Amino acid sequence: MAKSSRPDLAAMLVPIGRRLMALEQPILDAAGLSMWGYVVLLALGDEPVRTQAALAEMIGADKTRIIADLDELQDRGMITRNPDPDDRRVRLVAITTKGRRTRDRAQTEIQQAEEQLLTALPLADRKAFLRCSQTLAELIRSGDL
Amino acid sequence: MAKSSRPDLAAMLVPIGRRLMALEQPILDAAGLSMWGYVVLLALGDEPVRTQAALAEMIGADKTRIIADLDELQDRGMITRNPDPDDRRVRLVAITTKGRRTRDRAQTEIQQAEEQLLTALPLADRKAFLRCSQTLAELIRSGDL
DNA sequence: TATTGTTATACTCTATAACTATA
DNA sequence: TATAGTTATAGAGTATAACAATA
Repeated sequence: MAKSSRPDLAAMLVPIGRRLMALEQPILDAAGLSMWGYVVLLALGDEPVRTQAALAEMIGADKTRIIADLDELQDRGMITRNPDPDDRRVRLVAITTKGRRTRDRAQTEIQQAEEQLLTALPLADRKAFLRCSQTLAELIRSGDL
Repeated sequence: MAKSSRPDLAAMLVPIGRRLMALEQPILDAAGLSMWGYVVLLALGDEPVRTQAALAEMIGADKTRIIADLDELQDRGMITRNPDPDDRRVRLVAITTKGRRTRDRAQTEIQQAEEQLLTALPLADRKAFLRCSQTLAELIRSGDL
């Protein structure tokens, strides 16, 4: 059995993912956001989400796992969490103007840093790489891969 | 501040990495290898490694973290760990024929499964994606990114 | 009784610090 | 005393199960 001509894909992508997270960390620190808090703000988009469980599922997390982050986001005025009048068990989670501003500013910085890192790749490849990443990520999120 | 035109790179690559690890797991289970055990066998290549600390560093791990895996690999006859006669503090870690066979067989299966997954991408993009992944992973491992 | 959100418990993984044996 | 390997302790992150409020 011959030795492979390339490393395993996971052995390449996992370290790249770790490096990218490390790159995000100081930006999020400066913005006063935890990694999961940032993910929550991204998932909220601009529309309120009905039920925290649904929000958790959107980001591939357990409903119990995001509660501390929701508490912190709320404390910092990044989100609101109001009981739904129609069913007082559920909370309507919505991003605030401050939350949106903080999130978008952080994301701009993060993507600038990412682009900087991607200059290590030839331009044509870079575009293909982003396209492929997006395709695979979407297929995986939808459960098709 | 406008909404970004693409998801963050980390938000795409980390889930892809997770999916690829999940894809490896049953193959490694069948081979009787832990994830780190497999990584160790890959790092060993075909040459013995002098000192476990060096081996750990090759895979970005702490020397204390791989000991349980080395124990298990040795128990299963995948590696040998002999004291260096010239300095009896250090261990010469070498892969056995069985270890090499097990590793290569697992890697073949893993890469087949990966290629299967990559068929979701157009052929030209797929090649660019692998090329980019390899470039970035190498730059990161060497500390240049 | 079922469901949403919450809290509490246990388990895994990792990092740090002590320990041993050689040098 | 310094270094390679090992073991022990503690911390972070996560998953599971139990709980309170509402339906």
